[in-house]
Amino acid sequence: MNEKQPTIVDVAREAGVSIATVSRAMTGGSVSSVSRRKVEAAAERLNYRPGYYRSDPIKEAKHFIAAVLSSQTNPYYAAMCEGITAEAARSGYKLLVFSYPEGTSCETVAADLLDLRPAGALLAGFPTERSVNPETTRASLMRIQEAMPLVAIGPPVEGIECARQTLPDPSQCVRKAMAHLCMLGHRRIAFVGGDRSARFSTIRENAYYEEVQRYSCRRDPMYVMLTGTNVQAGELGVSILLGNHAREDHPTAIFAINDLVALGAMRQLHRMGLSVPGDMALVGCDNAFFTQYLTPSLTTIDLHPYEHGRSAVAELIMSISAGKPIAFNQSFESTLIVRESCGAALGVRTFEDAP
Amino acid sequence: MNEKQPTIVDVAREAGVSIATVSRAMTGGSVSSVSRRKVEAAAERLNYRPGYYRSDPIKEAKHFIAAVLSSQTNPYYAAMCEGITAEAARSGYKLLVFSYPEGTSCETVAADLLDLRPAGALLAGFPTERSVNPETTRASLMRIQEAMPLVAIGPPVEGIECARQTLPDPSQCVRKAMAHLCMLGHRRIAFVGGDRSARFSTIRENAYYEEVQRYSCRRDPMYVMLTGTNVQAGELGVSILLGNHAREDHPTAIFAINDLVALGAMRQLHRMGLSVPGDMALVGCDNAFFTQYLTPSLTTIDLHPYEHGRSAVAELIMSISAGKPIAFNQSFESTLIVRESCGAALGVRTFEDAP
DNA sequence: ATATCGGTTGTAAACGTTTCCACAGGTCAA
DNA sequence: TTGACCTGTGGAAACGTTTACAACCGATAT
Repeated sequence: MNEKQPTIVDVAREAGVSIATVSRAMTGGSVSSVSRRKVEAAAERLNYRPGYYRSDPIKEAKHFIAAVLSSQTNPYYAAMCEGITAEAARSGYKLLVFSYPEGTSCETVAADLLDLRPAGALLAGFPTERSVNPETTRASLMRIQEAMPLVAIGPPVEGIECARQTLPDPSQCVRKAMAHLCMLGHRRIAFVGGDRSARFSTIRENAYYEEVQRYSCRRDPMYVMLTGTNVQAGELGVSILLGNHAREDHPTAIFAINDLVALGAMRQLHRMGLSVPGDMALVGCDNAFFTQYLTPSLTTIDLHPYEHGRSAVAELIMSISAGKPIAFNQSFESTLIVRESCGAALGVRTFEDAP
Repeated sequence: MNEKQPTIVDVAREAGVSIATVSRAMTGGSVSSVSRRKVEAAAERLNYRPGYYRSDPIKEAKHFIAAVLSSQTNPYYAAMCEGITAEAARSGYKLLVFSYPEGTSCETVAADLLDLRPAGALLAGFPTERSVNPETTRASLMRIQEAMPLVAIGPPVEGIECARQTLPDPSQCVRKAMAHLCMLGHRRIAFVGGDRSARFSTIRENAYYEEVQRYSCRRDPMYVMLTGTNVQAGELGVSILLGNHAREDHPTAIFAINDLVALGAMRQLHRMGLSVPGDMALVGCDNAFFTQYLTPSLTTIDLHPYEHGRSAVAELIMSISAGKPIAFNQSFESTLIVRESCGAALGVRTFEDAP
């Protein structure tokens, strides 16, 4: 965190030109293409960023912290952002949210953070979640960590360790949902939504397999529909799911990887003439605002993103004032919100049902 | 936009101390309390902010623009934020969103913007929408405008003129909704939601009165329910509305000031045993994502916040490169999204119905 | 041949700020 | 009274950077 950053003088020496030429090259002044190439190469070698003369005490005094969220649309991250904002304001820090379009690379994020040099940075879901090239992602994260206190929210990615990584156990929601459904008597439970490029999705998928095992549920590869994460994904997933099975092999319950998928599933079920929860129990995930207003209202899992955002900021600010990463080790329980979409217990359980 | 900002030297002269003392006073070094007071007084008088030594070309080169949104929760602003992000990315600018808790004053925003000195600033809904003290709000806006190109989105506030103020006509949605409902034969139309402290709300309320006049609708002060802007506001509004009138005086249609209010209204109507659109037509506003999934799906007005955000950024960037405010004068049509919640035409229109 | 010109470069001076250093003045104990 | 030791202060140097200025180089025009 305290190593000397290279200055324009270092770059000039490395490139064999004057500092004026380096400055012009960086700011788009008129330089010959050969000089520009030399400067760029040298800057790249030294990992130089202009603007470091904004020295530390200033950024400290300014009390800016930066947050990068993987999505603004997603209600989960929206709620988290509110928590982040609230806690930052409470503790006197100003919050700057870097807003990027989908699919921005981690290198871009790192470059921008190093340009701005806030007092600390918060990475939520991004960019550990999806990465084109793990190696450059790793390097970028390292560069950020060297320059400022960093707290990442989300499941850790193998080989990419952050100083502080805080996460609600991403499989817990699956376990709670499966426990609830099995308690109600379901043993044919489908998993709808998600995709293999998203880390949280595969974690939940794996948790699903474990729970299927634990409760001796029906093991059927066709019960897993990784169709995506939006409303259409739910519609598509259900139509494939039910199209692929004879009526008597239909699952009796669906766990949807998020509430949008659950919504799509509910619509498609309705379209196909199946009732929820009569013919199919349904559990969503995220406790999105609209779930309480659906008919039937949706049983879902609250991951408490607001509190999680708050706590991540608190952790970050403690790290900033301590000058070193602080282990916070707060655990986040997900809570099951029972509503109408699972109905009553399935059938009557007799001794024959027991293993 | 180009006046000299006061420097530490000015403050030192004004306070009658050395620049070193000023610097120490600002960064929390050891200074006597009397010096500190002198420095603070001088800084206040001159409106001094440290950090201006980050000279103009840097902020230009970095291509940071800042956006301040009045709310992150509101789906309207969320969509606008996406548009802003997209356009900023497209044109190579980095977008920083200042995230504040509800009710932050305009002075705070101005101070932060002047600290960061981005290449340009975008104010959406905030802080022209609600202001505690119009005079300080005005002064703060002026300070921002002196320091950087500024584009404000939202209805202008009397006495507070921005260099560039871009807005979708906030009354147009009311006019389109009323025209649609009247075309369907309704003449007893209620206005539910909003509150007098929000500028956009009173503009729409006034537009409602005008349209009531134009179409010779029933004029009834109890048809106007300024109960707020969330789901509960809709529930409350409808229960008062219907509680206050004999059955034959019930309105036949409701315009809700936004989709959340419409959702609440729909629920309350359902609870009271009235069907939509059978017993009551309903129009919302904002075309929030969930409206298409309601049963019945909600007729609403799309204000095109995404495009509006894009265009505001385009305008801002043109102003930045031109070095002066650019009039863009793009108009934003709201569009009526006809769905199920208004049903078919009300009754059969005979010659007697005509005025 | 010389003059002119556009493009590229380095030197050095700015910029607004922090920080090192030395000094002035005060307090306190011997 | 002296010496030691604080505290607050200003001068000046340093920081990393941009930029005005002058010099240089090669090419083209006369």
